[in-house]
Amino acid sequence: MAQEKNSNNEQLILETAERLFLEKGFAMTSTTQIAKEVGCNQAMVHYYFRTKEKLFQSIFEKKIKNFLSPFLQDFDSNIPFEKRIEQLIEAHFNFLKENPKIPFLFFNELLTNPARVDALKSSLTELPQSVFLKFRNDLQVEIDKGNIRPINIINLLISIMALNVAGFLIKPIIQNVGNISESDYDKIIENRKKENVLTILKSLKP
Amino acid sequence: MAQEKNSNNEQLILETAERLFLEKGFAMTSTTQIAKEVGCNQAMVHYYFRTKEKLFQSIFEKKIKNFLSPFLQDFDSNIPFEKRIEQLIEAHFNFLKENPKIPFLFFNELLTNPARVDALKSSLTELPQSVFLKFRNDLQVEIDKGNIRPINIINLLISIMALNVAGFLIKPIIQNVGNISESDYDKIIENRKKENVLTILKSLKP
Amino acid sequence: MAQEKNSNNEQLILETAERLFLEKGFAMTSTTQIAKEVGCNQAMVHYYFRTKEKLFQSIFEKKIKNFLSPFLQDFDSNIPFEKRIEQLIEAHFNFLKENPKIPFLFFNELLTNPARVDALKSSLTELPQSVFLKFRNDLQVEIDKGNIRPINIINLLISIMALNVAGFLIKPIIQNVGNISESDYDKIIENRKKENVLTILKSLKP
Amino acid sequence: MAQEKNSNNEQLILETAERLFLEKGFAMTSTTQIAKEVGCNQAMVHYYFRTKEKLFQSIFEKKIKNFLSPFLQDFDSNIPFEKRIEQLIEAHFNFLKENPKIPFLFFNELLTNPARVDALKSSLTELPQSVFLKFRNDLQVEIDKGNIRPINIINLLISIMALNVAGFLIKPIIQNVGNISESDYDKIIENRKKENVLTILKSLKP
DNA sequence: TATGAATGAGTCTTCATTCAT
DNA sequence: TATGAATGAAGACTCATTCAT
Repeated sequence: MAQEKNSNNEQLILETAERLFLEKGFAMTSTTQIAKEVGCNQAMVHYYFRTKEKLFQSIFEKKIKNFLSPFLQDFDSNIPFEKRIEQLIEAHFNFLKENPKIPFLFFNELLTNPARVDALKSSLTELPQSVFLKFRNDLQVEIDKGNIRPINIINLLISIMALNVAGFLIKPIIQNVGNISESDYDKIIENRKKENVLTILKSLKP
Repeated sequence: MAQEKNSNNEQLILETAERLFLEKGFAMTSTTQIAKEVGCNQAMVHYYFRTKEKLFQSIFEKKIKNFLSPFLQDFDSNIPFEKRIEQLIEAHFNFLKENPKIPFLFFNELLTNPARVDALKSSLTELPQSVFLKFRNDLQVEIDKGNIRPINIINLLISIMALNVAGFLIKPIIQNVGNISESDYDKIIENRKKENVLTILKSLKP
Repeated sequence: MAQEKNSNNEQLILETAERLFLEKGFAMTSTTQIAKEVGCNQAMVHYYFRTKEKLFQSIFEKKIKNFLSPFLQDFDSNIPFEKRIEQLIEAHFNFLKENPKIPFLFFNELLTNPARVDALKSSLTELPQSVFLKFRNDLQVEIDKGNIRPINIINLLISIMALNVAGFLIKPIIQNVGNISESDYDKIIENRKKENVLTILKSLKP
Repeated sequence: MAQEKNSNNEQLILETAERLFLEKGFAMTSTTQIAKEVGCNQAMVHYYFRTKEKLFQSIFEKKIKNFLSPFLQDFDSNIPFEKRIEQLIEAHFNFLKENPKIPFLFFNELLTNPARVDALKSSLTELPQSVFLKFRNDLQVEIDKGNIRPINIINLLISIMALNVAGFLIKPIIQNVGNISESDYDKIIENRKKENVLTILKSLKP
């Protein structure tokens, strides 16, 4: 009724769509529903974004960039390498804590629409390489010094992501099966963060 | 017209559905398409399984059981604990190599239909506890002996799953971005298996 | 399971179909459901009756004959005419008490499939005319004697049927709206029978 | 192609649906057919009314109200009671003449979907009670004065409805069996109206 | 006599999209 | 900028019926 003749419908649609896509994925979210929750006409959604696909893409790409951002923060070179690894793991973990649904969305979309990988690819290739190269170089130095066992940097990054993401992906299962409250799960998650740091650091020992 | 001698349409539907559900998920697979690929009438699918949901469930539950089976194999008690961990990781990894889409399906369905967690829960609670309890006990013995650092068994199992699953979940990305051939990725995967064993074993050191 | 290898499936199908048709009408009753309630294969229903339509017809025609039977009983000529009217009304009413759903079925089918009237017509024309003619004759005699006001026999018969049927047709409404128990409605119905006799007899007075 | 200028599709759908539901009942009318007769897309029907059920309900409830309206007209208190009964019967009868299919629809739906009674109930309870109470009171006065035999008002109303409705319910049978033309049946119907007035008035005599 | 398998036609419903206004 | 109306395509599902065995 009292329809906020709001200044910015486009933004509202974007936010609502983002929320719904994260909640239920692309296929299970209808433009009808987006419109209903926004409180606008169904045609409005298409007016701003032409197609559902385009709407999704704009959100998806933003989310990819978000997800990758923790890996792009340059570190103070004075900090010991181990400490930097720790900071990296924690930054990534903290991001996931704020955006726990993102990994779901990624894997969901990668399964249902393989073409989505292209979006990911272009995001990756657009990244500034410098940080990555520097990190790779610093890692190699540590390996050469014998402080860290020989390890492929990609494998390392994947392992970090995997260990971090797991705690959030598995949340609905653990929570339901173990009948665990939200606040209790928060503690489990915090513990898991430390555990992941420990696991990675130990695994890097020569 | 050219009425394919049936032999076993039910089985054929089940297999085709399994393949399609794994390829594209529940929502993106239509009974029409299942029927088309089987080469039968769409009504046939409903004849055997009543609803798409029931058809999916029967497949989903089987897949859950498959996925959990590597964790249920009892080990020879004479084998050193570290070796047993190694065998566990490898068994799980090998299973994933044969069924690389399963993790996708799980996370996909967990996102789009939270009620699926119930299926998982009931599968989990139906499991024989003995193997798990024995494993937990043996782990505790090792910790007490000081051979292994204190670690929560659930955290350990999640980490194993996470590291193993990651290599397969991330495959489409790596392969596409790095423009890597199937056989080259096989090598990467094999290497990753060793890497995961190493990572876990090192991380358990006191 | 312990499927009564019963001697007479045909009869069982017929009875089940009759019950279901009376409960829910032709369109709302599926052969699938009939088969399920009988406990036999769906094809069985068609084996005996070829089509759902034929199955229904055989039941429908029987029901028409049942419904008309109270009007075909010859009366002792010594009984005073008024008493005979009373007996007729009561016989018809008692039949309805045993078969309260029949009027529903008739009107239902007459609406949804006008071709059904043909079945009714053939049933009517097959009736022995003698009883009807005798009754009409006796009525005329009474009119001529001045005992009864001039009235068309068809109109009279329709009125009798209408008043009798009404109590049963309206049952679900009255019962629901007035929140009346089954046994209380029985009393209402019994009272209505007397009321109908009274109404008709009074209405015939010159 | 030849896109009929819409003007008012919603209204057209409503009218067409009303006609078809009255002709063939709920179950036998498909939204496809409604659309076809309207000359619009099938989705259009759902656009305005969401579901077939909702479309039907809106029509059904209107029809119930129509059907009850003759009983809600207040009468001039100066008119003798007998005359008022006569007017009531005739008003009801005339309504049925304009809407002869309505009773069919009611009994059809009451049979095939018992939940419909609820719609009726709510319509009945929403009625203004004053007219009914006044009528009941006036009836009692006449009974007390000895002008009318003791009779339950509900029974009286049911009898009026029954006698009136009967002429229309039985029309297809009489017309077909007796091979009677439309105009001839009109005469029969007119005669029946008088007959019903006579029947009721006589039956009320003390 | 009995039935499992099979199917074409049809059901209601939802959806993304377009277009005139 | 905004929207009500319209639609083609597709969705899951049900049903009466047939046929080989």
